[in-house]
Amino acid sequence: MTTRRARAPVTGKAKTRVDARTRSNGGSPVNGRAAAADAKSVLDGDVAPGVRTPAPGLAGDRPPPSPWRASRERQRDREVKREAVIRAAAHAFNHKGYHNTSLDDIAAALEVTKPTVYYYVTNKEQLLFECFVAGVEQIRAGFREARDMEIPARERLHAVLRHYAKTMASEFGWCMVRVEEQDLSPDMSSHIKAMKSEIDQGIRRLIREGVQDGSIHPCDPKMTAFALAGSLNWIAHWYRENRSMSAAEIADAFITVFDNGLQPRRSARS
Amino acid sequence: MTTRRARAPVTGKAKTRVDARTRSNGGSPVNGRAAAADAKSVLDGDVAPGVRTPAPGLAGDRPPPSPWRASRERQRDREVKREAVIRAAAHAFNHKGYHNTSLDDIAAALEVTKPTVYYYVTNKEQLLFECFVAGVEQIRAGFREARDMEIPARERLHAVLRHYAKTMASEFGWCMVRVEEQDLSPDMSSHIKAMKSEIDQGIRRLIREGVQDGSIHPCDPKMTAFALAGSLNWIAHWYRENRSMSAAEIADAFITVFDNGLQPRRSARS
DNA sequence: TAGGATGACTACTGGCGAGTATGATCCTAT
DNA sequence: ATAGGATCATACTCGCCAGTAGTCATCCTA
Repeated sequence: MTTRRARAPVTGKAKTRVDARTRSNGGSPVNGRAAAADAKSVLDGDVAPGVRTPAPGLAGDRPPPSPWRASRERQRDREVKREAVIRAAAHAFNHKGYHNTSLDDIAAALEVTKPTVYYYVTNKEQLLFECFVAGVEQIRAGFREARDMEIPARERLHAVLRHYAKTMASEFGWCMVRVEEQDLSPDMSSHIKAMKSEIDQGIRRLIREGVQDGSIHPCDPKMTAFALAGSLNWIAHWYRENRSMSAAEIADAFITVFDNGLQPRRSARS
Repeated sequence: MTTRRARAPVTGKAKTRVDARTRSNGGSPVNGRAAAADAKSVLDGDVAPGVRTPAPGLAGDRPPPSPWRASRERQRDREVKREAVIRAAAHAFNHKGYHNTSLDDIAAALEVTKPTVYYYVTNKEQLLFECFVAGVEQIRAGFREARDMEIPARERLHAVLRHYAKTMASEFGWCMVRVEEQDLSPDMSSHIKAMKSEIDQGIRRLIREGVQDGSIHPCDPKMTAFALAGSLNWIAHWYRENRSMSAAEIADAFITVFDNGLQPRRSARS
């Protein structure tokens, strides 16, 4: 054990999120809602109450005159460190599995001790939850981006799927597909379910739109969405072992498969 | 840094104190590692000590007449009970997750006690392994069945996928997709990897054949297999929650999606 | 009918790991 | 320069659970 304080490297970008300090436990492990209402859910799905909506994403808003201006800097540092903890957790879960990762492991990876981790996070469960949220956020960004494109729905769907694939190939993706609700409290579990559903509904909607605008072959949106999402989710399972392709390449390959279908086509195209 | 395994009784550091204890019991018939050596592995790899080599698969023969003089009836009973243990384990894993299932749980479900379970199985890890094998066996059966059909490769593929989907909707399917190698000893892990690869290769081969015989649109067999398998594997994740369709219906729906593809077709068919 | 094989139970150990009590140290404001 | 909060460490508690020891009960075979 090094007694010397090497101080964790805390890499990463600052999100400058003012975080209501809800350190004291005693209630739902999920922190109280903050500035979620204005950002509003991008997709049509409604977000479960009580969820602190994560980083506001691309909408760069300045959280203005904090009455707590005193420790503005400090606050920012804290958030940076908190994210470092989450990332470290994601990495560890990814490599050793959730249950085989102890909080001591995560702490060690950050060169701190367990209580330090607990200072930024209420419990292990929440770590997993935050990893999930981080992944969802990336996927949401994909939906947002695609929404404004003026192209046929099938191509918007492609854009979403590319984002989706990239997330699945990331460490957060692994967390997303491996969460088992049995490991989470009912609260967390239902929140996660809601987010999953939100994504699912988003995909279905794009499919429906595609069928309507004629860019997608008539099909059952539900089952088609299941098939697409399943393929992509599964990336998280094998990508660790086999990184011979980039996430983008995988996405394109899958899209080609999805688009063409197995059945031979008269008019073969790229 | 030592990779921690779940609750492995063997700690990284040599204690050398209790080593003598673990041996020299009354020679349990199950974990006698001496017996494993001569029985020799049926598969090509060397089998971990104590691992009962699973059903030999495509060769399709039952475990041969044991030269044990003991009553055959008894032997059969034992096998029946052993399978009951495995099924109970699969059920419990399925509902509570591997790590959240204790062997006491499994024992309780069978209305026996933990040592009884250990009488049929060497450890928890092996239980998971056996569940996996059970699933693989079902899928192998699908391949066998399809192999003899005299139809285009794409339709043989359909047959395989239907079996596959059915397995994934079963309790064993869940075990198959949720095994994390970190939970298994290296031996087990590599066996499982081999079986996964076997299935993957089987699907790729069917795809290649389909491309050759013209029943499948030209494509990259590898990525196509990934996409197909991913969709089906994912069934195991959501089927518990949503049993509104039978496995066969799901399979057919997926096959329709895969066959047609997203892109509109001139000649729309069923 | 003895004696071994088989099957099962009670009652443990041993260690891991989540989470905490307590207090030292540093930072910032007054 | 000092109070009070922020940050982090040492050193625990405590429950769970895989796996074992030792012991009976029963059945089959010689």
